Amino acid sequence: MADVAAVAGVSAQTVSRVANGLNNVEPSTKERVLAAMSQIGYRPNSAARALKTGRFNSIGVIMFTLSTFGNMRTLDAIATAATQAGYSITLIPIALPTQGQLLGAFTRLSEQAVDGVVVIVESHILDRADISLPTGMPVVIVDSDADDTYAVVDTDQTAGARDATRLLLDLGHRTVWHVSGPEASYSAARRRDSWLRTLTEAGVEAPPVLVGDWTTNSGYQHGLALAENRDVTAVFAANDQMALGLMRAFHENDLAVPEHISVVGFDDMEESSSFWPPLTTVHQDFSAVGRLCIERLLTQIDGSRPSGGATIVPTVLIERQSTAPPRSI
Amino acid sequence: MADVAAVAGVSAQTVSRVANGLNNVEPSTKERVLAAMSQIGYRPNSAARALKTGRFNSIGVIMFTLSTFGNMRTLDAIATAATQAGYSITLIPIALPTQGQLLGAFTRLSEQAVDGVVVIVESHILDRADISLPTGMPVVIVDSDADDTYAVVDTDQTAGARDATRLLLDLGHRTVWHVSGPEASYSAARRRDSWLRTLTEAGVEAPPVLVGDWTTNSGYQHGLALAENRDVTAVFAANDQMALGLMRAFHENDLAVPEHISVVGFDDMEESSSFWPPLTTVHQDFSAVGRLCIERLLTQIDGSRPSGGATIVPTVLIERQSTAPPRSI
DNA sequence: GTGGCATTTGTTTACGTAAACATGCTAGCG
DNA sequence: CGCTAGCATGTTTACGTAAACAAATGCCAC
Repeated sequence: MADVAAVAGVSAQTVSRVANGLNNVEPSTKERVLAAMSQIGYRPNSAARALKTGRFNSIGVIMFTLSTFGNMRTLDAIATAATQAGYSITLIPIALPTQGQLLGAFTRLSEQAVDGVVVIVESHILDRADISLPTGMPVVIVDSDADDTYAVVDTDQTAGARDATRLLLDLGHRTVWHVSGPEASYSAARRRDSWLRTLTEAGVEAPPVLVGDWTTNSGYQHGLALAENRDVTAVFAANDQMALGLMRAFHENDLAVPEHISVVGFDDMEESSSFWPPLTTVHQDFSAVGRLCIERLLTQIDGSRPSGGATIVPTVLIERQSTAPPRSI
Repeated sequence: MADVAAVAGVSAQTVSRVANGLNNVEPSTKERVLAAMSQIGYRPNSAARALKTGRFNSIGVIMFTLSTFGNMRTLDAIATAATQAGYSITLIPIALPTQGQLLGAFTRLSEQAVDGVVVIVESHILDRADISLPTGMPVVIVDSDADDTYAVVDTDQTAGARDATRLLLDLGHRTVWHVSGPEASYSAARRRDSWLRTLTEAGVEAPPVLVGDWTTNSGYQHGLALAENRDVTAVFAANDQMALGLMRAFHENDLAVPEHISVVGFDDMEESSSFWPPLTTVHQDFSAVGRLCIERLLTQIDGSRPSGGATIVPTVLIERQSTAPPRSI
């Protein structure tokens, strides 16, 4: 910067003003400074700037894994929204969703240069109060318990699961089976609870929950078991990948979808419309989730208001060809 | 830091030494400093540290989009490897793969605090020489032309596509159709070229290339066209998602896979084994790609050697149930 | 014409850290 | 016993920037 100032024949402060587009600088001076900048190849040093201003223009994202469809889409949306707002994204992956790992991630993040944090860790470990997030660090949590302490952004899991279950009941199915996500996941729990409540409210007895782990393979395994049971006519899977696994198991056992068994998923991944048959599923608006995360985080960063409470993003039921009335009707 | 020093009754420099675990510090002094640190809740300021040392312990990743399977997996692997090496990841998404956008990303990145950059932009735009990466900034490029100027890490697209094509020829198919990725993509071009060469070397006439865009829908569209042509018995899709689209189109036209038509994909996404039928595909080792990216980048950062040239990661052909000899045999 | 105000530019300072250098102390050796 | 080597610790300084304050210039109103 000093070199630029020397070349342009001005003070370093004036260079700073030009670099930040601030204050009133004589147009002719500005031009001289800009010329000197490009001549020298000046690049502002973000470390020095951050040191001086205390702002990093960066947002940390803590994720358990990138390998699930939803997390990836959410991250994509967050990254896009953050970039538009002039922030960059610092990614902190944690290998295992354990308390210690998460704590380590927070520590690392607090040493990293971030103005705020988005946590995408679908797990109960956030419960424990002993997570010592650096005081005053703005946080938004995706897919967690609606703890009013933190700002939470999430899809309307409850409505989505209810819509899916109702659709199958309305088609005339006697009951609806459910392949859930893993025990530790909040969203899995909410989808399961909503499915259960919907059945109960309809006066239908709920079959036992089949617990999966989001993978196609876990869906496949449960599908093989369900295929044995000729009473099963409708299954609601907690995500599209498990729904895919279910359908594979049914195909292998010569059970036609939807003629013999109806299947509904959750997520609406891009591929779902090309499954065989195209999957009826609950569409999640991940872009909106990501956008809202950044929005709420920036509110906290700018205003330094804690701003707890949940923001809920609605879902849309997408009917394709994996659902039909039961055969006996 | 000054507060910690005051509480511990030592100088700031000693605190710094303890914080970095450097030099020889009297154990008793060290203990006092550590106690003071935790009492005050001291967190090192990364901006100041970066300003002083010129190192940020952060790696930038420039991606066109997160929404393709391969990019996501690569990013995941990069993030994991970087974290293990004590680096964090700064994500710079670009909305469109245009020259200007990429240039903007580089500029932003050069202002951001990164020690090196991984570029995952599968496009010819990297060709142009006018990309002004800050001089001396270590770079690794994934999936690009093997330009010796930069370090390149990539999957062995050529071998993968050759294996896939050969498998179908060896099964007795007269020829193999190909649904490629978009024109602008390097990996798409390499898979297509390798497919073409394999056919030519086998003395087989190549049908026209069907150009897709990686999406299931583009595969579906081409599949509808192919279904009209009863001569088609084998198709090699440049990724699994397009293979899925193909199979959907064939199903809808009552063409059985693999009895009427064999299909091979590329990527081996997690879902591919649960497609109907389970997809024969070329497995890519994304974890290895990510790991090698970080490895090569760190070599450059530490040794400041330019280190051009390509590192190739082998592929594995996974035979599942979407391939069989043609019906007429 | 002169006082006051706005506008532009310059000067000083501090952000938190670590390298370089300086100091003081202890132990070992002749 | 004195000298030196080596180690623990302290002092000074600089990294590049922007805020706060200061100064210079020009303009307007009375």
